[in-house]
Order: sequence, then C-alpha cells, then structure tokens
Amino acid sequence: MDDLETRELRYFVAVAEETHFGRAAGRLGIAQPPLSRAIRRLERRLGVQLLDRDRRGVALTDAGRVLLREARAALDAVAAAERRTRRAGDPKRPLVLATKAGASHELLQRLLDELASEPDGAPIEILLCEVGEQARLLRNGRADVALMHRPFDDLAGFDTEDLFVEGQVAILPAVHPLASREQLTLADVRNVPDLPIARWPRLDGSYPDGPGPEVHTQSQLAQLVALGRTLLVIPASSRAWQWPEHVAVPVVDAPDVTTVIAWPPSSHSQAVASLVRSAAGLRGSALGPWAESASP
Amino acid sequence: MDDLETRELRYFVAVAEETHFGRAAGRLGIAQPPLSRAIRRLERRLGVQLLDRDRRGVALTDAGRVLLREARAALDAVAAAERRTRRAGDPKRPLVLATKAGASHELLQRLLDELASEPDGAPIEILLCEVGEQARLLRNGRADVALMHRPFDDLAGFDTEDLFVEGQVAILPAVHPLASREQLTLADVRNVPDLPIARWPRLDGSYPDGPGPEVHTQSQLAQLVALGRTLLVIPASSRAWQWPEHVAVPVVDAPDVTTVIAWPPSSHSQAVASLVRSAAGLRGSALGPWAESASP
DNA sequence: CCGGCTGATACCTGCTGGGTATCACAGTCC
DNA sequence: GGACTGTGATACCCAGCAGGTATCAGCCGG
Repeated sequence: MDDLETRELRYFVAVAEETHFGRAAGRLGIAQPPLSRAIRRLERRLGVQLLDRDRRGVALTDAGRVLLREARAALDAVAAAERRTRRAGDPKRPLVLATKAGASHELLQRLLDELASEPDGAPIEILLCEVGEQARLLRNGRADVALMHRPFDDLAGFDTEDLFVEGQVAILPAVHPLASREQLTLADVRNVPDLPIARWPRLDGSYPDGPGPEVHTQSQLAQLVALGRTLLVIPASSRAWQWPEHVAVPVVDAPDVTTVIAWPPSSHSQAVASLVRSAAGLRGSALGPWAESASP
Repeated sequence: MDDLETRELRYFVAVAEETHFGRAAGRLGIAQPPLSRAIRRLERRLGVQLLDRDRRGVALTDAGRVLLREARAALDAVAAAERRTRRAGDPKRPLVLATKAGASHELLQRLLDELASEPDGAPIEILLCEVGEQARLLRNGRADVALMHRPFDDLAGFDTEDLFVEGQVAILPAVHPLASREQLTLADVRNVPDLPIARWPRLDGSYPDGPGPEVHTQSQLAQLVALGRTLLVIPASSRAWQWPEHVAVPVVDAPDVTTVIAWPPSSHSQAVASLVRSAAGLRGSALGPWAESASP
C-alpha cells in the first residue's frame, strides 16, 4: 500500500480541471497515453472511480470532486514545503507580503515606512493580488504574510491579528443623483437601475445571476467604475484606489471591514513575528486619517 | 524544475526523525545507500543544505528543521486526500469521530444517543485519542470530526462550534488534607509537596523541569493518580474518568474549558454537517448535569 | 456512412529507484 | 599504535515503470 505521489495528484488535478485528457496532457507537457494510464492506476489504487469517461470528454464523480479539492490542498502544502525550505536556506531572504491591489493602501504605506525605519529590518517584497488570492499564496508558500479583509477573505487556517476596522463607502459618478446624499443604505445601492453591482465568479467559476457586468479582475472592475457602468461598495480606505470623477458616500449599514494581518500558523520565523509586531504597533497611531471617512 | 515527490518527503522525515541514515532506511524498508542518494539529490534540487553529516549521525540545519515541519504537514495533506477520497467512494462510509479518551464522556454519550435515534443517521465510529492527537487525525484524514478542548488543543485551521463551557476540578485522594476543602485555587494546587503535578512532553519530546513525574499517555497518568502520586486538574466533566478513592474539588481560578466540535474547513460532507448540527442541538438541553459540578 | 473527435491499448525505450559490495573516515578499545 | 566498529558515501548492476509513438475503438455530426 504505497502512498500517492505528487505527480499523480498533479496529473489528476490537470485532468479534472480540463475535463479532457488531451488538453491536460498538453498542459503537463506529456503525451496523452501515459496520462490515461496514470489516472487509471490512481483509480485502481484508491479503489474508487474518479472520472466518468463519457466518450465526449470526462466528468468528475463525487469522489473525484473530493480528490480535486484535497489534492489542491496537498499540492499547495508540498509547494509550500519546497518554497519555505528554499527561503530558509537563503541567508538574505526577503519577506513576501501579499496584499489586495488597491486595498489598505495607506496602511501598507505606513507599514513599509515603519519597517524601513527599523534598523534590523529584513527587506520586504510586495505581492499585489487579485481578490481572494492571498490565502492561496500563503498556503503554497509564495507569500510569508498577507493583509486580508474580514469578512471578505477566508481566514480559516491562518493566525491573524486585527489591524483596524472601517466602514464601507459607495463609489458613484459625481454627476449621479445618489452622489449628493450624505449617506446611503444597502437598500439604496442595491438595484440602482443604471448602476448595477458587478458580479464576481463563484469558487467554481460560474457567475451568479443578476443585471450587473461580470468581472474577475480588479482592473476590469476599476475600468467599469470609471466608465460609470457599475456601482461599487468598498472599504473606506480603498478610496486610495481612486477615480477623479467619482465621489464616495458612506453606506451606513454595510458590514464593517476589518483589515487583518495573516500568516501561516506554522511560521516560526523571527522575521514574520517582527513584521506582525510592527504592524500591530501601527494600530493605535494610524487610525485617524482613513477611519474618519467611515464615521458618519 | 520538477516538484518534490512525497517519497522524498517521507525519506527526509524519516532521516530527520532518526538522525541516522541506517535506522531511517530500516524504518522505510529500503537499504541505506539509496536513501543517502535520495536525500543528497533533494538537497541539490532545493539548493539548500538540510543535514550536517557529522561522522557520528546527522544533525538538522535550520532549513532542515523548516522542511521537517513543512514536510509533515504536506504528508498529512496527502494522506488526507487519499483517505477522504477512499471514503467518498465507499457508499456506507462510517463517520469517524476523534475524541480524547475519558474527556467529555457524558456529552459523547448523549451525542451518540441522539444520533442513534435519528432515522437517517450515518454510522459513527469513535476513535479515542491521546492528548493533542485529534488535530493530527483531522489533518491527515483519519478522522472526519473531533471533540476538542479550548484552550488546551490547537484549533488553528479547523472550523469549530462551541458545545459547552465548564470549570476545572482538582482530583485528590480522599484522605488528602486538601480534599476536604470546598474549593481551591491554582496557588493551592501548584507546589503541593506530596502531590506534584505531572509533566507532559513538549512538542519536541523533551520534558519541562519540575518535581512531578513524567507522563506521556493518559493511562500512565490515570495510574499515577490512582497511586496517589500526582495531583490532577481537569475539566469537571472528565470526572467520568473516575477513581473511586478520590474526590474532585473545584479550582475556582483555573481557566474555563470549552468543549468544541471541530472539523476540517474543507469538509463539504453532508454527514459531517448533520453531525455538527446534532451536536450543537445538545448545547441547550444537556448543560445541566455536569456544568453544575463546576459552578461554586 | 464517413471523418474527426474522444480515451484506451500495445509495445518499445531509457531513466532512475533500489539492491549488493565496498570504501573512507573517525572515534574507541586493547 | 593498530585492529575494530560504526558512520555515511561511492560504484556498479538490475528491473520496473514513466513516457513516447503508433494504433485501436467507440461515438458523434454531417
């Protein structure tokens, strides 16, 4: 009873994602027959059918879906082991901080200033992410630490420290009727006929129904906002990611957003600990400038 | 630049744990030379020295310690992928519930009764663990769900639901002077000369200093208590794990212990969700009998 | 019914994981 | 000091299997 090998997991993930042996083989840089064999042997070894071969592509079985999820997690863990070990062996390893592009801009600025001013500061590398990408980067070791946002991001599996709490604002074209309001509610901004809220893909890649445009990157969204095609509700501090022709109006009943600094619980790194300490140190001093924009 | 294979990780973990190529090879069921080669190639591929060969066994480098930790996590994830997939393919899969032997006995009893009375209940298998073992079992897929205890167990990386809160009691021989007290404090029970508190191994396997006996299993501890050689402070409900000649005295300033039900956040299993729902349902009804023993 | 998809099969080849035998080196014991 | 012991490293061989090419076998759309 020998273990699964990561190669087999990679192969399976490729097939499951492409639902097509030929394409998966191409992506893996091997020929199709060995791939078929490998998957077949994997099924035999597990004693479980993973794919329904349907003479027109393949479909995942229930067990296949379980393995897809678990295999991704396992491969992330293996990749993390590799990267973290490499970094541990590199004497002048820069810390990698992942953060959502455009979010918590000023906090990040202050954090970097703070770190630069510290004498023993390790070099920091910033990795700007699309939404929800930080968790993956932490899990697979591409990043050492991340700025994330509750309740948006999935923080399961990480150690975190809250940095600050803020309200949300609606971003509207300055000429829009709602732009002159002092404050708004979620009911106001939902179902504005000429500014439908954009739809992000779900985890499985499909889009929810609704009138708004489909987006899957922040730059798409930014452009749609600039064009006046969509209404955006974001944390007040994200105004740094700003449009000159737009105004921000507080949405009083939108849930508060907490910016947290997160790191893998296994991290025994001195550098990560000191970075977290620096970040937590900003908590008291730096609240003012942006938290104000959220208060009524 | 090919990935690490699980075989290489297993090999490295074996060598790191044994700090000896020969013994590690024996444990792995292979000869020593291929093992040396494999580790050497691993080091070359990672570009990092993992071991200091010292002509008298081997020692881990810093990078080696990082890889040991990460490799264990990765291997757990791979093992979990394998087990969970197998279980997903098995139609009449019993759910595996891990719980500390002797703890939360009555809660467990009620939970099982509850589940047995439900018509659509999946079969449940109970896995009794030593302290702290549940997390590992959840992580590597041997268990689907676990009863754990805050603040003792490390809950990082799991979804949890609190089940109930209780105080702690000191277990003392009935004839001991302290046994007649109505209540005790931590100051009372620490440094009782004739009943020193037992010492558990740390994560690295070494024992903290102190006068008490060293233990690493619950049965060892139980016997030492029965022999009147050690004083024990445990959650009130653990009195089910009882000694006839002993009494339990509340320790009023010991931290409260919360019994939680925990499961891997990736678990999309219907069966796990329904078990958690059943457990949460007991919360209101079943508090009385044992929570009382903790209240003053 | 044919052509173009799909994945499966057959068969060959070369890499590499694993085995045995042996070496090189450092303590240790007499 | 020299033989001994125990460590990991090296040398060499073999076999298994990952991967390639060529081909087959169903199933669809035209």
